[in-house]
Amino acid sequence: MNYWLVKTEPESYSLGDLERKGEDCWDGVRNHQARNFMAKMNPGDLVFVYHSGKQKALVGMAKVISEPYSDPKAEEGEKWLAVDLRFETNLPKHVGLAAIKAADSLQDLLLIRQSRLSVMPITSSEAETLLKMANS
DNA sequence: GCCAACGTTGGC
DNA sequence: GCCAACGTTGGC
Repeated sequence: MNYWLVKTEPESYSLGDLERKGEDCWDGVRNHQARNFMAKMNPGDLVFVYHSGKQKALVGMAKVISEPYSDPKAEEGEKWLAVDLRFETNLPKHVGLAAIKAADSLQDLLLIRQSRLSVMPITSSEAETLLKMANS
């Protein structure tokens, strides 16, 4: 099982929107590196959801429930990917960007190293650390 | 193929 | 509101 982190601007699409729908299509990713990561997603993978902008924090978990498929909103001739996510949980404690930056074991997170990337992999030990921070 | 100009993202 | 990072566009 793999862990991922996806970023979203809550003003345009928030974790709450996903929670209300239960399941939804995660589309609109228009960055090649992010697309290449999406291609490696598998059903059952867990996804940390990050709110950019004012919150700058991990706010919840979702689960990948489909294979990656061609983004239905992609323009003609363009190959982008989408995946279906199901809402899992709101994190008991939001894990803020500042806290992530302050954690020695999270310095390799692409969230820090590449601030504009919107889909990225998380190692299982990083996931463990983040989940501890979210539950303590 | 290079590079300047410009647009977008996202943190500060 | 500003700026850094980075992608895209278009002239040459």
